Amino acid sequence: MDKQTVTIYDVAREADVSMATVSRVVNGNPNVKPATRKKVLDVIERLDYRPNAVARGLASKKTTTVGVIIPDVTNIYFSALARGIDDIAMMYKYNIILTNSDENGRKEVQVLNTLMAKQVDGIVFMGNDISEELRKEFDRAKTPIVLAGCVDEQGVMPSVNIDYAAAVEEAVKNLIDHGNQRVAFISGSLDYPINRDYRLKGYKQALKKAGIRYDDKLVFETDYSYKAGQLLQPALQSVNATAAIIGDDELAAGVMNGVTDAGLKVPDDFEIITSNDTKLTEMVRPKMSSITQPLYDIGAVAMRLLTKLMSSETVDDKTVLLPYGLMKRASTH
Amino acid sequence: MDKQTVTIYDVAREADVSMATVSRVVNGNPNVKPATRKKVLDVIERLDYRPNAVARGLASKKTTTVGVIIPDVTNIYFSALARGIDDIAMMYKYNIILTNSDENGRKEVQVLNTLMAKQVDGIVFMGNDISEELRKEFDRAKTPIVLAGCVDEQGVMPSVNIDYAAAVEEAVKNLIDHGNQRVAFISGSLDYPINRDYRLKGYKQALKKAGIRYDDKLVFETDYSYKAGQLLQPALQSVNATAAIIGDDELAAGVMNGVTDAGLKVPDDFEIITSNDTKLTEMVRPKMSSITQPLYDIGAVAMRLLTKLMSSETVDDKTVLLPYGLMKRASTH
DNA sequence: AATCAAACTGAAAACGTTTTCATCTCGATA
DNA sequence: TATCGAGATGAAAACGTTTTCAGTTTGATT
Repeated sequence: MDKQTVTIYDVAREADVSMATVSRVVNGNPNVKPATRKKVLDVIERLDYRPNAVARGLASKKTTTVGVIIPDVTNIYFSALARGIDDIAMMYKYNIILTNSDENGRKEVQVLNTLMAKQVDGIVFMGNDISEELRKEFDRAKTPIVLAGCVDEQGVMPSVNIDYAAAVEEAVKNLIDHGNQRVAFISGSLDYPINRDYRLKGYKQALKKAGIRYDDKLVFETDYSYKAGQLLQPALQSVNATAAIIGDDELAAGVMNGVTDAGLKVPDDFEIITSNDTKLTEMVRPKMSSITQPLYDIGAVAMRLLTKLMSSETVDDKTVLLPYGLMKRASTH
Repeated sequence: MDKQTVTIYDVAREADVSMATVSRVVNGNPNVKPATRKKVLDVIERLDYRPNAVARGLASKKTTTVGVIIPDVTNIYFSALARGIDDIAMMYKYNIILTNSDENGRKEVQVLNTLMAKQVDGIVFMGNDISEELRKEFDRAKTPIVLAGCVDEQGVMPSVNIDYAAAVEEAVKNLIDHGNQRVAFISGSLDYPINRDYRLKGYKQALKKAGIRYDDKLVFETDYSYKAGQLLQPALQSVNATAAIIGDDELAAGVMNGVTDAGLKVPDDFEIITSNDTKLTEMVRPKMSSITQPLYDIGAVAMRLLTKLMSSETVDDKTVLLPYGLMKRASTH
C-alpha cells in the first residue's frame, strides 16, 4: 500500500557513505570531497530520493513554512496582500499555510494555536483588530509575527501599513476643496482601531483645518460589504451628504451604485473617494477615485520583514509605513 | 534563546505515567482509566503542553495538511473556490498550504514537488491546463489529488466542475434567441482543454442547432484580464459581433466597459453573458448576465472528496459535475 | 478461591532527518 | 622526517511523537 519511500539511509548505503555525508550534499555543505559529492548525487538521482521535510523539520526545528491569517481570501484587498506575501515567501523558499479567520476573535486564537502547533517559523497576521486574548497569544508566541495592513494601537508589534490618518485627511481635504460641506465618513466598525484611531482621526483633522464642525450623523459604521454600501443611500440622503470617504472598495462600489441607482449623478451630485485602490476601482463606472496604497508591496514587505525576524537579523524599524497617494478618477471632480 | 518547550515526556514524568498514556489521552483514545485521564489532563493544563505537530507527522505519517495549487489568489474566481476549500478543510481539521502557480507549468511541477516533500496528505489543484510533465508528476504521486474547476481531458483524475459545454451552449442559445446572428466567443487560450474541448464545443453546438455557420473570426483568444477585455472592442466591432459569451468575469467586465466606453449601449447594441457569476457581475453597471456556478461549493466539494480519498473511503463517482444555471441580469435582454 | 476476559498501562522501537563529536587522511611546513 | 592543521567522513545522539506488543489490573464468574 504505502509506496516504499526511499530514505537518506538507502542513499547512504547505496553510495557507501554515511547518512551525515548524504545530508551534507543534500544541504549543499561545502565540506564534501567533489568525488564523494558526485557519487552521492548519482545515487540520489538513481533512487529518485526526496528529502522528507517533516523529518527535516523535526531534526532542524525549522519548517520553512509560515502561517498567514487572513480575514477572507475572497476579499480583493486582502488577497492582493496575500499574493505579495506568497511571492516573497516563495522567493525565500518558504511556504504559506493560509487560514481564513473571518475576523472572528475566537477563530483567530484557535487558528494561531494550530499554526504554532505546526511549528511554523513565522506568522503574518492580517485583520482589523487585535483582541485582548489574541494579543495575549501573540505575546507568548516564541515565533516572530508581523502585521500586514493591520495597525497595532500599542505600536509594539512589527507591522507594515500606510499612514491611514494622513491619507484620509488628504482625501477629505480634497473633497472639501471641491465645495463639499457635508462629507460622509463610511467605514467598518469603529471598534477597529484602524477606523477609530486613524481614519476617523484624519477625517476630523481635515474638517477642523477647514473650519467645519464635526457632525457624527455623517459617520456611518457598517460592515465591509457591497450590499451594506448599497443600502446606505437613503441614510446618506437624509443627512444631506454630498460626498463620502469610504474605507473599503467593495463597500464603496456598493455606495456608488446605490446612489446612482437612486437617480443621483456621481460625481455631480455626489463625490466618492475610496481607500484601497484595488482593481475594482477601475471596473466600475464611473471609475472610483481612491487613496492608493501599494497593496502587493504591503504583503511583500511584511513577508520580507518576517524573513529578517526569522533569521534574527537586526531590523532598523519594525513598524514600516509605505507611501500612499491619491488617485483621481471619475467619482470626483 | 529557544523557549524551553514542554514535551510529552515532561508530561509523562510529572503525571507519573508513560508517554504512551499521555499520547492516548491527547488523542482521545478511550482505553484510559478516567482517573488517569484526569491526572494527565491536569498536568497538561499546568504545564501548558502543546503537542508538536511535526513530530506527530513524522511518527504517524499524517500531517493533516493539504496542498492547494492555485493560479492566482487575486483572481476572484479562484479565491472563491479557495474559500470553499479552506472552510471544509478546517471542518475536517486540515490546514491548507496555498501556492500560486501563475499557470506556469514549470512552477506547477516545482510547487507540487515541494508539497510532496512536505508530506501533505492530499492536494487540490486548480488551473486551466495539465501539462504533460505535470501529469507525469501527478501519476507518480502517492498522494491523492483532486482537481477543482479544472477538467481532466483524459477523465482519469478526480475532479469537480460544472458541465461547461452545456452551460455555454445554453447561454449562446439564449443570445441567438434574442436575435443575435453574430455571437462572439471570448475566452482564454484555446490550448486549455476547458476552453477548446468544452466551452467552444458548446458554442459550436448552439450555433449548429440554430443553423448558423461557425465563423472563426468570431472566436477571440486572450488572457483572463480586465485590460485584455477592454482592448477587444475595436476587433469586436470590426467583425460585426452583436453579442458575446465570455469565459471569465474580469475579462467580461473589461469587454463591457470597452464596448460601453466606445459609445455602444449594453444590452441594446451589444449583449453579454459571462461565465463565472462572481460578485463582480453585480458590481458593474449594467449588471452582467452570467452562467451561474456554485463557486464556493466547487471548492468545498473538491475538498470533501479529497478527505474521502485521504481516508481511503470508496468514492462513488470521482468526477463530479455540480449544477449550473443562467442568471439573467441587465447585460442581456 | 481460582479463572478469565476485558480494560489499562508501559517499554521500546520506529519515523527520517540534522548535528555534534571524534576520528581519519593528507599535503604542507619546520 | 616528524608535526600540524585543515578538510572529509562516520557513529550515534537528538528531535517529539505514535504505535506495537507484551504485560498488569480489575472485576465478574464459577
